[in-house]
Amino acid sequence: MKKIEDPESRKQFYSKRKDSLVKKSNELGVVCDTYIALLMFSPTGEVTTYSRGKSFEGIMINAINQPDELNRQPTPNPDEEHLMQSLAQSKAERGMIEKISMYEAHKEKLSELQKTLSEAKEKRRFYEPQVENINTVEEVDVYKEYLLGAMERVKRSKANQEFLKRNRNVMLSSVNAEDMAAACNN
Amino acid sequence: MKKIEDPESRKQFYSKRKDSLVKKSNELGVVCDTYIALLMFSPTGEVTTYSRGKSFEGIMINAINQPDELNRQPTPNPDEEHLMQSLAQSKAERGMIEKISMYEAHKEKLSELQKTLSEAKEKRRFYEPQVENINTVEEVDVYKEYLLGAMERVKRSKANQEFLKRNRNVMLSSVNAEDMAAACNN
DNA sequence: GGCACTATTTATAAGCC
DNA sequence: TGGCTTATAAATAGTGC
Repeated sequence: MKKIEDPESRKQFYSKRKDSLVKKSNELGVVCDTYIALLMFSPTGEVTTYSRGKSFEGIMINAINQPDELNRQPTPNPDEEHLMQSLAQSKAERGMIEKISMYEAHKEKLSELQKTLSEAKEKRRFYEPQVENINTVEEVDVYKEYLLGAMERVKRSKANQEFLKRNRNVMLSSVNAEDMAAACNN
Repeated sequence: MKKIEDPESRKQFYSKRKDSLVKKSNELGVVCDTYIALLMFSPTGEVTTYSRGKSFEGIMINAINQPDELNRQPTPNPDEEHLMQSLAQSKAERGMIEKISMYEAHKEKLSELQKTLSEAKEKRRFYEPQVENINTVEEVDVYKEYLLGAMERVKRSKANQEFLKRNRNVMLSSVNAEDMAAACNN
């Protein structure tokens, strides 16, 4: 079993196997009623994703919420450093979007709370239409921004870590707020 | 093809098929020399990840950097709506207390943030489409909840903190190409 | 690129240890 | 759980259309 050198044959092979891999994944997901997420790059760089049980991002988030399991066997990966550089670069490109988005989020959050703070019960219902609202392409964008944001913070914000340690009881959004304020001032 | 109802049989089935799915994925990745990422939950909730070509996160990042492709397939999924509703409900339950506390804690920061808003707005013009995506209160809430979740995980996760020291991101990885190659040779 | 056909290989289920 | 055996089912490679 080794790499097919001829590009055409390789593409042909990929096309067939991709389908059967998705098929197999689907069968496993259905029969066992579990979440499956599959992401493949074709030899020409095209992305194919498959997911079963919930959205691809949703499954990612599920997995991230199980840090113990996932951290059990950290994979030593030679490319990792380079990838982290890519991440940093990607973040740099998106950083302003992210921070401004966070700022907007916080601002709207506060005004919303002012309106609904006395009606917690009604607020619960507020979430229902939201679910359908965001179950779209926009939702995916938002999730992606989150993944990027979370990973980036994990990667580099030692300051935030220390801040969190010192302020365990302080709401997390304060970190965001300061980040945003700092970013906006820069 | 339908769900196996007996839990024991289901687990058995999953174990076997998981291995063959990883095997197939690996074969595709090797023969076509492409990036493959696979994430599965067992019937008991255990996570298995496989990646070929680079780290799981690296492949995610690659995909995220191809937003058009990834968004083109928002996963036609019948269960998705229901699952997203569950997620939103869970978020609402967890988030309400936080929100109220948050509001109290940062009410005073609102004016300060509003000061920076005008500065941010100019920069924001460059990213208008992105900001538009989260311009409703509903979407902002979801965004906020996700951020809270992500930051909490960062705060809690011992493994993540260790990872921080190494300045690496290895949150998701349990099977890698080297392992598979070894396994296939045996 | 897809579809159909067939010979061959592989995966699988079932049983057993 | 994992390994082993075997008949059967499925997937695959090769081919032509």
